[in-house]
Amino acid sequence: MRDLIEACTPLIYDSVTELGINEEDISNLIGPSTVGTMADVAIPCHSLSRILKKSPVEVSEQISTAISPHLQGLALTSSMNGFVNLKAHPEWLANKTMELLADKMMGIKKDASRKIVVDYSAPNVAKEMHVGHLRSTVIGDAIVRMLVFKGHEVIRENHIGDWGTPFGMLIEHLIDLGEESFTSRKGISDFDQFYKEARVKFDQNDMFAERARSRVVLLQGEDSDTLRLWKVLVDVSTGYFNEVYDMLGVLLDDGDIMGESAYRHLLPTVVERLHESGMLEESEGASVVYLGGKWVNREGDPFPVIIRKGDGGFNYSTSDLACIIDRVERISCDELIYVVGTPQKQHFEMVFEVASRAGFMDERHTAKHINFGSVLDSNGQMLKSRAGQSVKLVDLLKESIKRADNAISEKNPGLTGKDKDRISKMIGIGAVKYADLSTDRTKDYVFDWDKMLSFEGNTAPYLQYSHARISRIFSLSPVSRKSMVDSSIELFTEEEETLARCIVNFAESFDKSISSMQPHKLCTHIHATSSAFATFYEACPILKAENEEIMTSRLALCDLTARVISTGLELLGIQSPEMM
RNA sequence: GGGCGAUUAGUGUAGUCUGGAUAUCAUCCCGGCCUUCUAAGCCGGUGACACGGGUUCGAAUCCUGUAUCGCCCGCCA
Repeated sequence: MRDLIEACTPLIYDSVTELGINEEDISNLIGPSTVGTMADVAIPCHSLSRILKKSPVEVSEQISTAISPHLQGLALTSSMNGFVNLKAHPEWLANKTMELLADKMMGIKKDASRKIVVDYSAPNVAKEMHVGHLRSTVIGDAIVRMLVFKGHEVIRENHIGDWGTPFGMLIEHLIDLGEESFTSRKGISDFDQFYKEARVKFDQNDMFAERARSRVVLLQGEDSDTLRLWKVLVDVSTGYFNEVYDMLGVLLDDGDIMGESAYRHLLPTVVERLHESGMLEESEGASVVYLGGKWVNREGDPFPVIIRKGDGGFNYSTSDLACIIDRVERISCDELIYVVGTPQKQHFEMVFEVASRAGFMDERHTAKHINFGSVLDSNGQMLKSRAGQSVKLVDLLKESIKRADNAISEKNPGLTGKDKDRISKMIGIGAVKYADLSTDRTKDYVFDWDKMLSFEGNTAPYLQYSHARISRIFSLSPVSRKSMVDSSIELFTEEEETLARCIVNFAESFDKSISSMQPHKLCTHIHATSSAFATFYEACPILKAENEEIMTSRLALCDLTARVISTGLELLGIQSPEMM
């Protein structure tokens, strides 16, 4: 209701001066009503009572009386308990709603475009993708979609783990197995097995461990044969990642890959620049930066950011610093966003601090760690399969689709064949994504099949079902959906008004969601809209409305509701089926 | 030991930044509603701000203390 506040505020200023109230006194008091059914906008008058030396109830009554005539056709005014309440006038609301019929953006305004790098997903080469990667991928993708919609230039970067000491043992293991055998068995979800085999050999076989260590040296020396073998591992892995991304329906592809290896030539530069800035210190043979302040370790000693290890190798902090240099200087981005779990909060705080102090970025750049909580099992532990392994992401997605398929079979036996497969996929994947996006991302959540695939409650299937119901109405309608663009909307009932309010508030909810990078705010709004639709659907006949005027008005509301749902879900990376 | 965060009906959640009225939504449970556009739906009912102090006309929200829980403090990423 920010539009209503915007429209009313100057009129309120004008009309309260005669009461001896000036702008400063009242401007901070005008805000959204906290008692939903009573009003859209409220002004609590308790603090004004001291200035005017009257009771809050009296003040609210006077203000209400004073502003009422000035808000004709805009809002209905009343007062209660010392609050002035403004409720959107049905005609104003109807007009606002109609404006959206021809607006593809559903009232959302584009921002001045910024160049934003979003770093998300980040699986490891030659390792399985597990649920740990789910949140980063799903949340990151939603944020990317929202930022693009808002008019920004977004550069997706998938910072895959494709470099470092483990590759010595992985490459040697690849040699032992034979490339043919590896690439053909890639079948593909056997990475955990592959990695484990290499690890076991490394730990138990000294000769193998020695080979692995020499191989790391060769890799870092960019020996061509070693690089070729490394590339085999990378290619097979990225091929696998793409399958998962395709299944999940996220935007990431090969062009977005910027693995750790991509920054390897920048690492010495990081050291040099830190050295030049005088921040680098030597400690036990390693090169480190001490930030001081709250950064102390277990023993209370200063706790360093390690830039170069004692053995000359680089640390992940170095790689992240190189990344910042690359993003600021090569890409010249305005904003850096990292969609990475909460456990790495301190790491990013320290890296950002080092980068600012060293001048890798300045006031023009903002770096944000978009953190998120863990996915837990029903015992409150990090989600693992029974064998104690992390659950494979593909297996999880396949199961979700299967469960969705079963649910459809039961609920709509008429739906079969290709349509059914397609819709099972939309529902299964949508359910997993929505469960991840619909609660505050900074909190942990418990993975629960029954809840996420339920067709009741704040779930993707409920929203998708609402969308399918509306699509059904249009498939039976004598009036085409396209013709809705210039329909006239009139709000006859309470239910229509509530629904219209949701539709009009979509843009505001979206803006709050993206400015705080909290997708769940958008989820909450879509759910409220769907729920308002369901109530409207029960109470107001649409195709059987008493006359054509009412029917088209209601159909227009249906069209807008469906667009709120489908646009909203689309921005979250979830599809809206036209039937279920 | 230090740092960070969490705690809201039986369960799960929103609201906390920016203090405002009767704390959101959902689920569970109980009771109603299908000869009418998809009942996968709708309507009604029961039920919660961890505990103590402070600031304020007013605190779930701000400050502070306590308890419980989680995470981080690796020359792993």
